[in-house]
Amino acid sequence: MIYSSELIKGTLKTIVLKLLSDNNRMYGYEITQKVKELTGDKIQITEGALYPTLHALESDGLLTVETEFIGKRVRKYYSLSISGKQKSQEKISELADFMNTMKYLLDIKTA
Amino acid sequence: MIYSSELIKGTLKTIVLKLLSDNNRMYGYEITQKVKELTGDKIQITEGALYPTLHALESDGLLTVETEFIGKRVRKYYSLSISGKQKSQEKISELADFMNTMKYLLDIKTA
DNA sequence: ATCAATGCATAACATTCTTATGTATATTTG
DNA sequence: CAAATATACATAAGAATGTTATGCATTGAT
Repeated sequence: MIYSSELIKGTLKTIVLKLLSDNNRMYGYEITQKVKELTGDKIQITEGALYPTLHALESDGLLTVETEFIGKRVRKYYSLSISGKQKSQEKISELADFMNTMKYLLDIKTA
Repeated sequence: MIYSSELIKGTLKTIVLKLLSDNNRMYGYEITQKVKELTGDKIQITEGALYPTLHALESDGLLTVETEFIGKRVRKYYSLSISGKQKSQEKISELADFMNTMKYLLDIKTA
């Protein structure tokens, strides 16, 4: 089972920031695989969404990038900048809080 | 504190279906107020998002509507149709599951 | 050799909100 | 009682954020 795609909306940036806050550096493809692995294939990040997101986070100054070559193939490692670490914590707590609120909303009897 | 607006994306339909699955019928404005109340003002549904959503759910056959007049003011009560009840359960479990997955993803050390 | 996986990227399009605006009635408050 | 606030609907322009499709190139597996 894969979640309806609209659910991912709004959470992608935070997912990326969270992974980078736990790992010193990661590259795009690695992020897609890690998310697949951690969620048992329930969440699949598309490359069409991920790469523009990484570029946006970088241009916001939250990520720094190092380009490396593995053989002839390019690989771009992203890391959190200082402000990225800050932002990361904020976004993670906000999302975690939101998840709790939504779970509450979905579980209670609202009558 | 109000959540960043992008977080609501993709959850609105399910929120509406959930409220209607617990309440026989509700009208738009009532839904906005109920969500505010239940979430301690953390989630505020805007009318610009809600009314088109209600119309979409209705045109998908998930909701039925009854128009009533309170004095001279119109009020549109929405209820789940048979297929709406079905869909409602599906969407609610999917979202609850997604929330758990996301919480897990945000809480663990992914290193 | 061929196919799948790795690894990046972008563009057209779709979806789903926000913000702004509009209309009207009912209630509260100074 | 006038004015402000709350109730109650609606839609349109624009922003944000994703999907799908496509492209290119290297590397590993059968």
